[in-house]
Amino acid sequence: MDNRSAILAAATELLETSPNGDISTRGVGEKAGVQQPVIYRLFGDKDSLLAAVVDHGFAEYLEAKRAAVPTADPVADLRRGWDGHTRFALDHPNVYRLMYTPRLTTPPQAVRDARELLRGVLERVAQAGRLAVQPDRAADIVMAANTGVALALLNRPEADRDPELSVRVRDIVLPGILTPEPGADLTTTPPTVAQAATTLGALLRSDRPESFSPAEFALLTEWLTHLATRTNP
Amino acid sequence: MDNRSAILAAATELLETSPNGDISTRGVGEKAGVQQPVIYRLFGDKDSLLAAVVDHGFAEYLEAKRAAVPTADPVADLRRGWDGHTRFALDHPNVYRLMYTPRLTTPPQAVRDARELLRGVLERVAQAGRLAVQPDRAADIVMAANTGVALALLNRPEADRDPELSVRVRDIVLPGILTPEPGADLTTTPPTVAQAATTLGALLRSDRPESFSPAEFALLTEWLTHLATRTNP
DNA sequence: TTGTCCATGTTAGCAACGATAACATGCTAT
DNA sequence: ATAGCATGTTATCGTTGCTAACATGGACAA
Repeated sequence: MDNRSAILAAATELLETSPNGDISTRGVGEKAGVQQPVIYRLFGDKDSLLAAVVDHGFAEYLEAKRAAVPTADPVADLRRGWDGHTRFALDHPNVYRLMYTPRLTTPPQAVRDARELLRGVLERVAQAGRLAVQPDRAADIVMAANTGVALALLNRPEADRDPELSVRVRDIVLPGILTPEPGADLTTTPPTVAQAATTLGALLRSDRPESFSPAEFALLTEWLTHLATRTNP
Repeated sequence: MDNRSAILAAATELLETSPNGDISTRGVGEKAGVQQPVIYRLFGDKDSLLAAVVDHGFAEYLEAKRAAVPTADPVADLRRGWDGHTRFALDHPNVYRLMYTPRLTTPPQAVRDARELLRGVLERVAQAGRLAVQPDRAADIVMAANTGVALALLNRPEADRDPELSVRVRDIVLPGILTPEPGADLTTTPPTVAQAATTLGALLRSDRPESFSPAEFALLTEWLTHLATRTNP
């Protein structure tokens, strides 16, 4: 294997299993079977090594996302992108913290890539006539809120994390940058199924009835989400 | 001056003027006119010292806020709290990063205080009948979004920060957890779960979606009926 | 073939860091 | 007065990021 690849792999594994989210160049060299100065010859800097690790780890995620995203419903893609962002943060906490914590002097390319991916989705949302804000502004808004949610989840111990915080903020922020669903009442027409389902879903999330078992509630909310996001007649 | 106070002051000043957001115990000792091990005798740990610096710096902010907040309009207080949060982050970037970056093993008391302050405001909002979500959930939502905005601003170089990002996200998130303004329309008060369930049930009966099997549709309507007839809080 | 240059890797070590052991000092309470 | 304890100092340890100096080996021109 290439020396550079070996170092990258060792650094990645050490970083992902590190309790405090930090690694030492000596540890990386030892695990990669390479002397320490080789790292500095290949990467120049510890920060650059970490940036390379971040870019490498995020590149895989990006590749998987880039292939799956284009759907007929760009708003649904937007929601999916939000959920994927949160999931990536929870799956790779140390990498994610490096991305969105300004400890690195030069922000890694991954954050630019992530924002560009989001901007592309928002562009398609705008072309569908569903975006109420300029795509650039919308990208900043969604990015800030999404990273805020992710970091908030990472900062709490894994036990008492609210598993629905992400979707809660998502279902507040995304409608906040979208135009109302097509078919919405222009004057005082009755609400559509989607609107009623959205309203009921929001009410149930904020005031969950105890009469439902978790499985029942999950199925109900799943149906409500389905009804709220379906293409309206 | 007390040695502890001198160390705290020196550490605070060094931290606020530090380019990378880090300080060294030796530097603190030298600036405070104290030998290095004194820090360890008084604070035990570098992390504890940093936590003390954070708590000290945030305590002043909290004191100023606690005296000014109680107004007749809790929603306005909520908006003010958001703006104050963002301003504090921009005024004390390194302290703020220490607060909401999990580098410290034990999260400083300041984050708990900040959340408690927010929760108090939200409690008053709820008492005014303007809160659509449980105060605890609402606190998590607002906190996540606000810290996300603040960290996003801090991560961009000071030049190309969107000065309106904070109010933009604020004006999306806060209405998302509030009930509509009371003066908007007296007849259209916020719908309860029962109302929303009734509406959705009626709409589904008149426009039955094909994506549900008969059994699924029967269960869904049964649940909606249950939600529509339950005694509402 | 031979000699030169450059990329790559090794050894050794520096300066700074967080942290601690061991000792000195001075105040307080019995 | 003296024992006990809080406080402060000196010296040092182990680790860290990083670099200088030297070694090696292959590519390429003469």
